[in-house]
Amino acid sequence: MASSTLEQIAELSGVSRSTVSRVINNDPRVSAATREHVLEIVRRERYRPNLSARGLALGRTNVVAAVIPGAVDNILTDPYFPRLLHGMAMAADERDHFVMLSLGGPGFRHTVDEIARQGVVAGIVFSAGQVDDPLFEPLFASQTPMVSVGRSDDDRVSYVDVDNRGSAQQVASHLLRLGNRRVATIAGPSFAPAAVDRLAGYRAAIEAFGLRVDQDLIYEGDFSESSGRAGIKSLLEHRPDAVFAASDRMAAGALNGIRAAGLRVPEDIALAGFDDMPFATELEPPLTTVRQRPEKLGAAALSLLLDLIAEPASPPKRMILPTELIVRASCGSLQDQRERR
Amino acid sequence: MASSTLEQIAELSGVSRSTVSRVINNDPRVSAATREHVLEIVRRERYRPNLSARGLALGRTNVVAAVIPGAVDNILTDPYFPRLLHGMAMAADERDHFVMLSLGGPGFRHTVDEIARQGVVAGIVFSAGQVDDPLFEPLFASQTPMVSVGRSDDDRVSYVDVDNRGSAQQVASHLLRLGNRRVATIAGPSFAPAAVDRLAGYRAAIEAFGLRVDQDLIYEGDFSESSGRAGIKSLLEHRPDAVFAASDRMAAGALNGIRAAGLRVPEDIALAGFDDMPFATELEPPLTTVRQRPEKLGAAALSLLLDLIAEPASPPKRMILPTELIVRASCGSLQDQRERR
DNA sequence: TTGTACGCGTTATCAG
DNA sequence: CTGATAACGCGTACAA
Repeated sequence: MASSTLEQIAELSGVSRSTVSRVINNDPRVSAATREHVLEIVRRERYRPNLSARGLALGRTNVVAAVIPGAVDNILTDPYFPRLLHGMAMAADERDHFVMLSLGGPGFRHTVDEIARQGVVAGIVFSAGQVDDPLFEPLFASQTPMVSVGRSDDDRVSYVDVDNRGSAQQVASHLLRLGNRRVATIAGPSFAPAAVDRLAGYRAAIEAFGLRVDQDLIYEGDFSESSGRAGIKSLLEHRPDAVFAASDRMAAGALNGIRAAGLRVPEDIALAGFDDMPFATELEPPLTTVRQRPEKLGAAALSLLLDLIAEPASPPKRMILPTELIVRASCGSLQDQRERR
Repeated sequence: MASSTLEQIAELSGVSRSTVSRVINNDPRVSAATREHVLEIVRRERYRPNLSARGLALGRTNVVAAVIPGAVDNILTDPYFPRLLHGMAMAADERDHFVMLSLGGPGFRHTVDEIARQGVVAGIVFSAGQVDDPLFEPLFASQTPMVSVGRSDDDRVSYVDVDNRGSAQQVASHLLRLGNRRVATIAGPSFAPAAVDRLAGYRAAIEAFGLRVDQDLIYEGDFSESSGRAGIKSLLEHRPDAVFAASDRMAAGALNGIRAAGLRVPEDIALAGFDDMPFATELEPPLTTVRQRPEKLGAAALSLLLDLIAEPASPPKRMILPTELIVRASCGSLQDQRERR
C-alpha cells in the first residue's frame, strides 16, 4: 500500500519526473495536453506527494503548530479552545496545511525546542490566555512566523482578536440606555488582555454617558463562576441596578448570588455576560451577552499566519473581529425598566 | 536561526556525520568518550534533528493523526474531545511524537486521502461517536496503524474504551440497592456503541437483582439534554422510582422534567447520570454519576498506537479503562429511601 | 515546453 | 568503534 512516487507517475505517464512535479505544483510551464494526461495518471494512481520529502526539499513544511499553553486548566471547561482549533483546522485544510497540536504547560518537553526549530512547522498560532506567557518569548525568538490569538502590546507581533473593548462598551451602553445608572462590572483578571479591554470598554461606556466611573462598582474576578458569585456578593453592598460580567460563567455565578440575596433578575438587577456560551440560553432568565465566534478567530489566525509564512519580511499583521450583542431577558427591556419605577 | 545540521555538528566535533547520527539515536556502537563529546556539542548548538529529513530517510514520521469526524457538532458542547486530545498530546510528547489534528466531516478535503497515505503520519487515533462512520473504512483500508477510541465489533481493529457496560451496571445496581424497584433508563442512541453497552449494563443489573426488564421503562434518547427531557416525560407515565440517564446532559434534562412535573429528586425519584461533567456538581441536587477520564483514554489510545506502529504485524490490541461511581445527592441514600416509605 | 542533475538532512549499509 | 556512501522523494536551477 506504499504510496506511489513522483518517479513512478513519471514512468507511467511517459514524461520526466520534473514534469510531473510541475503538474502537481501547478507550474504554468507545462502544456495543457501533457498536464491533462499526467493528471489522469495521478488520479488513477491516487498519488499523494510525500510530505517529508517535500518538506526537506522546500526547507519548510505545510504544518503549522497550534500552541496552547496551560491547556490543562482551560481546555477542560471551556468550549473556546475546541472551537478555536476547529476554525484553524478548517482554514488549514482549505489551504493544504495541517495543524499540529502542542499543548504547553508543565511536563511538556517538546513544546518550545522541537517546534521552534526550522524543519518542524512552518509557523505557529499561539493562544495563551495571558500576554506574558513564558512560552512566548522563546518561540518569538526562534523567528518562526507566529500569530497570537489575543492582542499584544508588543508591536512586533501579529495577532487576531475580537473587539473586546468595543463589545464591552456596547453591552454596558445597552444597560445604561435601559435606564440603569449604577452599572457595575465583574471584570476578568487584570493580567488577561481580554479582561483589560472589556473593563476599558465598560469605563468608556459609563463616561460616554456622562457618568462617573465608581471604583466601588468594579470587582476583579478570574472569569470563573465562583468568582462571579464572590463578585456579586461584594458588589451588592453598593446597590448596583445592573451588572456586566466579563464572562458568561461569572454572570452565571452572579445570577446565583443575586438569587441567594433574594433579588430578581432583571426586575431588581439587570445582568449581562460575555461569550454566549451554550448555557447562556438555559439560564433563568436567558442571559444577555456578547457572542464571539472562536472558529472565526482560529480561521483568521491561520490565514494571517499563512500570509506571514509566504512573506516573512512583511510587517506584523493584525485583525480585529467583530462580535454580536445578543439581547435576551436578563437585562430587561425598556418596558420592564419603566414598570420598575 | 537556521537549525544546525548533523553535518555541522560532525565538523564541530571532529567526527563523521554517521557518528553523530549514532549518538543522536542512542546507537550503542559508539565509545563513551566520543558520545559525551558529541553530546556536548549537540547541547551547545541546541541541535534538533530535522523531522522531514528523518521522516524521509526512515520512511515514516513521528507524527500521529487524531481523526475526529463530525467534530462540528460534538466538539462544541462537550469537554470530552479536548480532554481526549489533551491526553493524547501528553502521551505523544512523552514518547517523542506529535499529534496532528484532523477534524473530519463535510467540507474537509484532506482528511482521508492525505493522511492515510504513507509518509504523512505514522498512525491514526480514530474517535468517531459511532461505529459505522464513513471515514473508518477507507482509513482502515489504507493499512495505516490505527486505534479506535470506543470499541468496535470488528475483530481486526484495535481500540480503547471505558467500561461502559460494567459502569452502567454498577450505577443501576446502586439505584436498586437503595430500594428502588422501578428503575428506568434514558439510553443513548442505539447506533452508538457506548449507548448500547450502557443499556446492556442496565439490563444486567436489573436481571442480577432478580427483576424483569420492563420495556416501558426504557427510553432511547440521543445524549442531549432535550432528549433527556423528552425521555422523562414519556417515562413518568410508567411511574419509575429511579432513573438512570446514560449521559449527564440527559440527566439534566430529566431533572428539569421531573421538576416540571412537580416531583422531587431524590425524594420522589432517584436520578443518576453518566460522564461526571463539570456541571454535575452544580445541579440541584448534585448528580450521582459515573466518572470517566477522557485524558486517560487518549493516553491509552496513543500508547496502543505507538506499540502498533512499532510492531505492525501484531494482533489487534484492546484496552478497557475503569471508571468511578460518584455518589452524590441525586440518587438519595438508604436513609432517604426509608423515610420515603 | 521538457528533461538532467543536484541538493535538502537523515538513516542504513558496508568497509575498514 | 568509526567513516564513506548510497538511498529516501521532491523541487528547481540549468540545459536542451
